[in-house]
Amino acid sequence: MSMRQSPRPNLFRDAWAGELDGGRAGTEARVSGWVHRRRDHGGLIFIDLRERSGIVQLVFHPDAAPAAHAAAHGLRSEDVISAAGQVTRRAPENVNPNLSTGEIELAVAELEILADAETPPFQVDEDTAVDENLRLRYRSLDLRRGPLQTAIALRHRVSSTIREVLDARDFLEIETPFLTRSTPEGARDFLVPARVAPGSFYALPQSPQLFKQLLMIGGFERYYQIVRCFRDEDSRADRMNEFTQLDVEMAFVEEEDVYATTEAVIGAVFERCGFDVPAPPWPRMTHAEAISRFGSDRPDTRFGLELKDLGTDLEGTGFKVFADTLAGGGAVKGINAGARELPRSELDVLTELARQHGAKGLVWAFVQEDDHGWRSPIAKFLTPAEMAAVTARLGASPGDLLLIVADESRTAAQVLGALRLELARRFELVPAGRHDIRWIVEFPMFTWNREDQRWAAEHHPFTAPATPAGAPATLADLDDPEALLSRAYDLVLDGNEIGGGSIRTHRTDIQQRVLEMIGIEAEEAEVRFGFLLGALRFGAPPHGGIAFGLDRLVALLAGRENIREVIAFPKATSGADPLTGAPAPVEPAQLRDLGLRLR
RNA sequence: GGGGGCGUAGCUCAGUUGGUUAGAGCGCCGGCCUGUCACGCCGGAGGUCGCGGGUUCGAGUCCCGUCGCUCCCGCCA
Repeated sequence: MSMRQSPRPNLFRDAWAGELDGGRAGTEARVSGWVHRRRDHGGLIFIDLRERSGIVQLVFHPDAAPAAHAAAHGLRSEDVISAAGQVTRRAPENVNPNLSTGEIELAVAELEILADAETPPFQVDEDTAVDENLRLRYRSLDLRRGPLQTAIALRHRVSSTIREVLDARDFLEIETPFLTRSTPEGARDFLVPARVAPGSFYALPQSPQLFKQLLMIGGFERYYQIVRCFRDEDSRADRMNEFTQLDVEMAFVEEEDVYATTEAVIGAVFERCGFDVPAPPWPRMTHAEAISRFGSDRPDTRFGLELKDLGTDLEGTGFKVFADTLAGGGAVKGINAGARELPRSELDVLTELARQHGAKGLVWAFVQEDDHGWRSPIAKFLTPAEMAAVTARLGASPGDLLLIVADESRTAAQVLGALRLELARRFELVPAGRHDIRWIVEFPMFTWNREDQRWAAEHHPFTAPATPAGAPATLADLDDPEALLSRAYDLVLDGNEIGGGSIRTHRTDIQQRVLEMIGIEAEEAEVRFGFLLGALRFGAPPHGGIAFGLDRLVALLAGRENIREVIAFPKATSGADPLTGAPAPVEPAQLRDLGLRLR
C-alpha cells in the first residue's frame, strides 16, 4: 500500500518500511512496525518488519552491532519494534524480486523493542484460511493481515471517491437521526427503550428514507449521506443486521437525472478501483424482461441459459401436470442446460433445489442422439411433436439437458432463475473477468401478498406510481393496482442488486391513496408518519433518489465472497459479535431505569 | 422457523468396515547455523476428538439430543 506522504520524523520513524528503495541506499533510516518473520541464522539475523506501507528486511550483524544483534535474537512474531541503521543496497544475488523493498535492506545499528507480543492464536504472517469466528474474536490481529488491509483501504477509496464526485456536483452530506420512530412496512426494527418515556421505544433507522424526503421538502435539493442502517433480520453472506448505505436524494428531477448522477458517481468508483465494467450510460432492462428471460429481478446477464416459455409448444398436451398448470393460468418454462452428463444423483440435487425455491417438482430431459426424442421420466406422456417443439424452442441439440418447471408463472421463472445460477456456478459459465452492469426499470407498483390477502408496495409506499405506458399516474389510474408500474429502478452488477431507488410521490392525495391501497387508512397513516404527510402539504418539490449497499458494492469490487471481508468489525451470521460478546445481558438497575422487566 | 455443510493439537487438516499407543504440515519451546527471505538441520512439548446422553467387550468413527460457526430457504419495502 503506497503512502502519499513521508512520515513526520519523530522518535519512532522517519521512513515508511514499504517505501525504502535503492534511492535511499547509503542513507540512515528509522522504521517502526511489527515483526512479520524472523530468520535467525545464529550469526546473521534477518527480520521482516511490517507496517501498513509494506515490508522491509532488517539485517543484524553480530560484529557490526552486537547489542542490537543480541536483542534481535529474542524477537518473536508480532513484537513491536523500532529499528535504525543504514539503508544498504543488497548484492545482486540477494535481491528479492517479490518484495517492493527487495533491492535494499536496513542494516540495523540500534533496536528498540516497543512491545512484546504473546504468540498469536493464528499466524498473522500467512494467508492460510483461519476459522472466521477466531478471526472475529481476535480482530485486531486479523486486521493486520493483507486481505483486510487491502479491503478496508479499498473501502475508503470508494467512499472518498463518492464524496469527491458528489461534492463537485453540489451535493451536501447531511446527517439524519439514528434514534427515530418505528415506521411501518419492511423489515423488523431494532428497538431502543426510552428511559424518559417508559413503555415507549425509539427505532434505529432501516434507511433515512423519510428524512431525506423531508430534506428535499426543506429545500436542500441535493443530499447524500454515507450512513449506517439497521434491520433486525437474519444475516446472509451479503447482508448483516447493520450495514452501510450511500443514500442520495435530489429535488426537481426525473429518472434520467438520477441515472446520470449515479453513472457519474458509481462509474467513477469503478474507474478509481480499476474495476472493468462497460462505461456509462448503462443499458436498461425492464423488470418484466428480466423475470421472463432470466427468472430474476437482478439478472446475471453474463451467461446464457435463458428461460423460454413453452406454453405454445405444449398447448393441448395430454400430460396432465402441464395441461392443468396451463389451464389454471400458470406457465411451463424451461432452460437448456447444454450438453451436461449429469448422473441421476445430481439431477436429484437440482430437483431438491427447485423444491426449495417453491417448485412442486422439476422435469429433466436429455435430447437423444438417434431420433431427437427425450430420455426423461415424462417422455412417455408427450407426443414426439411436443418434444420436438420444446427442443426447438430451447435451441437444444442431441446430448443437451433440458430443465422444465410448471407452476404459477412467477414461481416457474424464479425456480429456473435459481437453477440457472446454480448451473453457472457448477460449470463456471461466467467468463473470467467479465462484468456487466445494468438498470432494471418499470417495476410493478404493487404485488399481491397472498398470505395477508392485500396489496403490498413492491419498492416502498413512497414510490411514485406510473401508468403501464410509463407516464406519472393520476389518482384515477390508481384504481387498477395490478396494472400499475412504479417509477422505481435498481442498479444490478453481475447479478447483484447494488442500488435501488425511485422518483417519490410528492402529492398528498396520491400518497394517501397509495397508503390506503396497502391497507393503511388515513387515521393510521397520520399516526405513523404524519410528519411526512404534513410536510408534503406545505409544498413538496418533485423529488427522487437512490440508495446503494456500500458493503455489498465494496465486496464485489474486492472480489470477496461475503461482506464481512470488507467490514472492519462485522458480526457473525447469528447476529452475535464474538469480539465484544454483544448482545449481552445488562444490569437489573439498567432495566429498572428503562421500566423494563424480563420474562 | 426450516434444510445442507463443518466442529480432532495454538492454526489448517487427515483419521479405513467401530479395535487397543489419535497423526501430518505450520506454529510454539530448546540446540546448531554469517546471506536468508515460507531459511535450513536436530530434538522436544502440546489432545475433555464442541458439549451431554445412548448402543457396544470396545466410540474420534454408529444413534439421539444440544451448542457454535457457515451456506441456503423463509424473512430482508
